[in-house]
Amino acid sequence: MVTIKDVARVAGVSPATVSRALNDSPLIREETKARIRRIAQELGYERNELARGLVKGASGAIGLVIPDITNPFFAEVTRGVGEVAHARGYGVILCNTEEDPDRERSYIRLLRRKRVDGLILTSVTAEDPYLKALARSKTPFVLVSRACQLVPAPYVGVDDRLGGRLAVEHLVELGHRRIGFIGGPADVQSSLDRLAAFEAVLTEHGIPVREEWISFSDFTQRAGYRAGKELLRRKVRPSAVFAANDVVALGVLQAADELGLRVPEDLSVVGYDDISYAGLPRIELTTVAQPSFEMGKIAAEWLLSVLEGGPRRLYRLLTPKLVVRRTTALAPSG
Amino acid sequence: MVTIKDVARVAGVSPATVSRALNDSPLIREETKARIRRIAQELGYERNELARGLVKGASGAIGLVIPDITNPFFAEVTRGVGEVAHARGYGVILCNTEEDPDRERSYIRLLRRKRVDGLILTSVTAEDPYLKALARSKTPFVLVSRACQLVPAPYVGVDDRLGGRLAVEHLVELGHRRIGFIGGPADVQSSLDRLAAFEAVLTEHGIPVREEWISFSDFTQRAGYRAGKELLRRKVRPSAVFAANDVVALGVLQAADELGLRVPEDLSVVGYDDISYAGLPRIELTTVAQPSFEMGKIAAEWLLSVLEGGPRRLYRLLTPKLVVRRTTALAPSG
DNA sequence: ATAGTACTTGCAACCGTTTGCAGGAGCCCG
DNA sequence: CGGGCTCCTGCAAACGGTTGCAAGTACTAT
Repeated sequence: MVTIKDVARVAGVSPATVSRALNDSPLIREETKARIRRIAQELGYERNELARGLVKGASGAIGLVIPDITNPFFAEVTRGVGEVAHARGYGVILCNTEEDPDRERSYIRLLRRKRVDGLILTSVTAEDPYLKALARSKTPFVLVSRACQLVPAPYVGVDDRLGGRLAVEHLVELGHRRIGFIGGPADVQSSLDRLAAFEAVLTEHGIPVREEWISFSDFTQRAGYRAGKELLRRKVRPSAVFAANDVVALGVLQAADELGLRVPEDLSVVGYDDISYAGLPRIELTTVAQPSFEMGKIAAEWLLSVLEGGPRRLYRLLTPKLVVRRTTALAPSG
Repeated sequence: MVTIKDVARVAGVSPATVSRALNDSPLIREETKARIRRIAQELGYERNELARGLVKGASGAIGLVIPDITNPFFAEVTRGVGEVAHARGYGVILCNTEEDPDRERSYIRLLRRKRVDGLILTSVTAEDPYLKALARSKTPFVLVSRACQLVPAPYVGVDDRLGGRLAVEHLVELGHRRIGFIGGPADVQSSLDRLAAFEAVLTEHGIPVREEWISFSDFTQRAGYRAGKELLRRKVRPSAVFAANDVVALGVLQAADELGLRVPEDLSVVGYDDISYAGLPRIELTTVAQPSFEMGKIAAEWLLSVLEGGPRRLYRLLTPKLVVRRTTALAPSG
């Protein structure tokens, strides 16, 4: 591969001059720059970012750690991150933890070895002490979508209390009194926040919270299906379900279908995220929309901003929006 | 950040010894190794892969270039690639081209500057001369899911002729004679192969191919929706549509819905990919399944294999499978 | 003529690892 | 006791860039 020295030799100048010319340093005469650039081009020179990173102490790459690239929500976040990172010349190293804390830890180590300039992550668990270690290190990072109380880290997400409230109030307004909740993992903050909102709204309306209608699972369709099956097979079952996630909600729909329950006539379902498939004609899932692409962009902008010496933003909650479609209806009388 | 020199100083040995110890060289006495490893651990040393990559001439990262991370098909491919890459200690730099050839070119340049050890890519266009240049360079790469005739590059995909055949024969067997085709971009090989199969099957059954029922679009839901609307609004319209992609098929379903056409009674639809949402209860899309996760894994295994001096595999076509669900039915009589 | 200035360029050190080679220590053998 | 061996370990030179500093040239001002 052609190096700066090759270019220097051909151009009859020193490597230092080539480096400066290619970085558009004002120290080099314009015509020299032009000549060097031309030669570099002809030779097919591409700067070695490894070497450059070594001396500059910055690799020009950021790490993105997410639990499930297969979930359209995170796919959108990823797209947002990539959009701004690439626009500014950064590479994005993607790590898919599959919701496994061990993988998450190992990925973070990998990324640190690769000397990424910063990280964007949706941590699998809010409790992981590893995050504290990360916070002590100098590698900047920003948390997305799942907050973490242990660590005072920059966080961009959605107001999950409000989002949960929107969903549950919608159900209550439709006359539902028997409402179930199917959450994600029990140690994920956003899942807990949605549950907290759920309980708060019920209590405000004088509706007792029935523990047996609350369950936790993964943020996957399978898990939603199983939890849904379990919940809807009870002899006394809810007339509405709030799923902590669209993917889970889709699993619940599947369960309802198999049990012969009509949605929304027999069962109302509301999800969370508004993934692109929620709006599909046959699905028409009522859900709480999160600006996922936007969140990815904001996270990346924050990170790059601190990398480039800008101010350090700390906290931002975007506003969720209720999208009413066709999986919710008035509660069946009786 | 702590370097090998810091470890050396504390251990009272030279940096060379530390390097060897950490790389488990047989040249170093076992107890010395153990001591050095312990000290490295205590100091929180993490090897600098930039520096290492510089001297070894290998960055320990591969580039993954795909058109749309938002498409569950590519999300699965990505997951597969990540799975095997990470298991072998490689990082994956993700580049989302959004089906834009310019972006694709610019990403490939970025990746070469970063000195990725190899690339996995689904090229936007089969015609891009840039690929030829890439093939001439020494950077190994493998093509996934979209072949390219210009370049004799390793390719792993699905037998799209067969896949298309499965889909169209299914429709013909159901008695359909008026069948439309909605493809992806007109310059993508897999799209063309599916079309070729479409035409072949029709011809074999003595069914005339009607150009006006063949259209190209993007591989997106919007595009499918538009093309579907356009096709289904004609005064004489097909009784079945083969969409080159599930995402496109979902768009067609939406269009049919809005036009008041019942699926499958008035219109049969078959897609391609079997993305996870195709099996959803309300959707139940008949489609041709591709082993997407598997393809990602194979691509990565090939690439890493050549990186580690293994043999260079060249070509593999996986077998697609028809999955009949509920968007196809017997052709309406008449 | 001399000093001072502005503009260009080159020298050489450095970033953090790896690795070929030289060399010291300890041991055995003749 | 010298020579050869096996084990370890260190020296120093890479890898491919960047950058502080010195130095050269060509002017301008005095």
